[in-house]
Amino acid sequence: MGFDDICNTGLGLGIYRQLPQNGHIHQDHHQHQQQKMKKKQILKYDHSLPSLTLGPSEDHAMKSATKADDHIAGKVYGDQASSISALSSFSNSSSVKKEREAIGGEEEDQELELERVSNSRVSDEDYEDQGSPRKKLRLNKAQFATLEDSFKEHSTLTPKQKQGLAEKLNLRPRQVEVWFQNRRARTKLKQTEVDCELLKKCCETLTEENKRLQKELQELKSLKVAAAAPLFMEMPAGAVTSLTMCPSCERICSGGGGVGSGDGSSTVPFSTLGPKPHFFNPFTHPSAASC
DNA sequence: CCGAAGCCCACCGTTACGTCA
DNA sequence: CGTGACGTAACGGTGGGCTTC
Repeated sequence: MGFDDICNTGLGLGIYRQLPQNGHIHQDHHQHQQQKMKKKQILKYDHSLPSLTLGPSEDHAMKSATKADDHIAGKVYGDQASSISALSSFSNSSSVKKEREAIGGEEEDQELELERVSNSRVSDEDYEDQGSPRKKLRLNKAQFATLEDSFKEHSTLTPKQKQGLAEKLNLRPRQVEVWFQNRRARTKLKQTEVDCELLKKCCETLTEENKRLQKELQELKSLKVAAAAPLFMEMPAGAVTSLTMCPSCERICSGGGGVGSGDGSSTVPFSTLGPKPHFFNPFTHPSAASC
């Protein structure tokens, strides 16, 4: 495997892509977001209510388009998804602990256990009346397989596909949506790890290459000194020692003001040093970026 | 045509539940 | 039996695209 084989990976890590998203909000956007926030505060007012109330779920409040879909939650569920899946999304997560404490764990646990054992179907209202905690759905194998297959076909869903899958799997569309979101995140994470490994290898290779070139340079320097020795006395001062290295970028430059001289004409071409271009990894040589 | 407002969706980071060693 | 680690469902916040007015 050659140098280029490893390093010419065309990698594009998401790390950099994230920066503008999180780090830079220009004025227009800020204003826009403030407006959006106002809107969301209005739309989500029910979320700030204690979940003991009969306020609508997030889905009901946020997405009128899927309003009908979410009523599936009240429908019959199959298998282990059953009642548990109907619970999710109906409680404010920040208030869950308080609620659990307030309810009294033992009694609640008994109730939940009963529900699990009997595999009974509970409507949204039932859980809201209890101030239900955030419960977690465990997908059964069939559901998982279907979702996986669907994900292989397309990593994002159209509303129609979402609805279709939800009906097929006896899940709420919101749950299908969340599963795809998390699945995409997992895929991305895996890919990032793979990219990271590749970059590590690339970095190692570059380090090796760098060492090799440094060594080669030293040899060339000593060769040059040896060859120039007989002529040394006849040459102008400074000509022999003119081959220097830029301390910041480590490029080879000729002496007479080559570095920063602007025209670059005094820079020794890399091709004279070896078959490969002289390339420094900015990860291991941050200063090289300044050149 | 332009801008504001509203809606929808994807992504991100985080939280919390369920399981297992 | 208690506990910490881990996987992951669910959540809230944010930004961008699109449509409507």
